[in-house]
Amino acid sequence: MTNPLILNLEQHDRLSEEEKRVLESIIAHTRTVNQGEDMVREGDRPKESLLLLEGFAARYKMLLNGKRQITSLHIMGDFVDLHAYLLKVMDHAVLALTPCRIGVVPHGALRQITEQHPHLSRLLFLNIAIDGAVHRQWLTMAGRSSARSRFAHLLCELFLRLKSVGQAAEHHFHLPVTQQTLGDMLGLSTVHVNRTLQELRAGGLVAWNGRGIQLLDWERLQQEAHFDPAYLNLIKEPR
Amino acid sequence: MTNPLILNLEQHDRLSEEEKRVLESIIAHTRTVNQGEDMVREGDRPKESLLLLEGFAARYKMLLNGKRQITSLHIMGDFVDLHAYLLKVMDHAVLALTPCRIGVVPHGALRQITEQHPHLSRLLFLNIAIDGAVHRQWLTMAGRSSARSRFAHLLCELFLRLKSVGQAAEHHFHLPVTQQTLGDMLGLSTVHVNRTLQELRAGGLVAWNGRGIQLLDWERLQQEAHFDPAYLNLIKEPR
DNA sequence: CGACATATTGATCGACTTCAAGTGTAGTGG
DNA sequence: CCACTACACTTGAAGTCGATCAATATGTCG
Repeated sequence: MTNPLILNLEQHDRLSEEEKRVLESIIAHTRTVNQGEDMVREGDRPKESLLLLEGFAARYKMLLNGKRQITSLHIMGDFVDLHAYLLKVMDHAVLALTPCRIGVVPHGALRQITEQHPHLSRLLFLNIAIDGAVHRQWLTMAGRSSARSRFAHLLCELFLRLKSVGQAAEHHFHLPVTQQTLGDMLGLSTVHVNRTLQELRAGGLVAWNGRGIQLLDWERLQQEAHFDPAYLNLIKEPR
Repeated sequence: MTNPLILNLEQHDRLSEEEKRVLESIIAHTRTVNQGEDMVREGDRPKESLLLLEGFAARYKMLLNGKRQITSLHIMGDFVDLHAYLLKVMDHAVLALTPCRIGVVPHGALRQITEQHPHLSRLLFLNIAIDGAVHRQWLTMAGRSSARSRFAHLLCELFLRLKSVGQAAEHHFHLPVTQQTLGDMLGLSTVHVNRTLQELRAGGLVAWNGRGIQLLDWERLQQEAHFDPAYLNLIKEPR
């Protein structure tokens, strides 16, 4: 199977054959991580970055009050901790939401890219920049919108991202997470996640069975969410 | 005056003399921006990035419901839209909170750095990565903590950042913004900002006169905020 | 002074939390 | 095949934090 990082980067710009060859070579080895297990912990100083080959992962921060906030959700083809190459110390942990297969990329390989392949290097750092754009969107939703619209927004974003890597069918995708976990993404209590979900269901917007989500009315869901996909940068252009 | 970007980058790693020379040369010209004016708008495709030489700036997003969320606050030495070099299209606007002096850095100069100065290039992208870390912290506070503690956290962060560029006295700094603006940073209504501020004052934690903030009890303020400065990456190490 | 923005205060409302109990449903071991 | 357990989901009731609405102060700047 080809490296899904190629798939990821090609969403944003074209890659030369040589660049693809480089990307094929950077995964030193692969590993699996069990559901519920941390693949990186806060405070770690990783010597390698992890590329998600299969499964869902979440980055999260714990507060001293015991609460957890998931700051991003990752899918096939995402680097979950590329930024650690620059930041050196993890400011958060990364959790496997489902069983995951990951590719291990030594920081040495990344360094070599930054030394020898400027264009590829920009594309990698673009990933970090997009991460930031997604964070800003989440922050905006968290600070200034209702639970309903935030929830709807999460579903819109996730659907487009999954679709872009061929992991979503026509308005339907797999999302095997608990409502508890959704709460930690949205900054809501489990109870309120449940109630909000019921509102969305009652409105004929989505169907959910705990594993998969069906977006029943994509247009209205986007309206509900005030969703504008621009921030995902799913546009191919020279960078 | 030396380019404050040097000051900024030197917080995270050492710079060679040549690198400093390069940084001195990248500002094509400077400009001033009036208080309350946007220096970049959402949807723009900037051909240059702006380095804040003086003043406070905020990046913000507007929602369709008319609400505004400020996603980050910028001070002397910060690139306010470095990521635009990679993202191409602005996903948010940047506002001058005070009169600002800015240095204009053509994207051509940035490109040259990525082609010819790998180490410097990493340090620039580190800035984007730190930006992300700050976003994550804000998101976590927005999703999972009280107004009090969020407010306290903002003050802690701001104080350390200002101190690191020599813009804060001993537990005192200048912050000429309205409570309205603070609300847009914290995701709170103006009224509640006011009340929360009064709580902090009553608790003997801060004093504020609308222009400057005095942190009266740094220890307790950090506790209130659950503040841990690690995410700011104010540590010099090879990157 | 007059005008306008900003800060403050009071009263009410509502979204979301918390606590607590009840209802699946899948897995385990007898 | 059926009890037993565990975990997720669901529902109800009560409480709280912060929003909203509406005045009233307090600047501050021409």
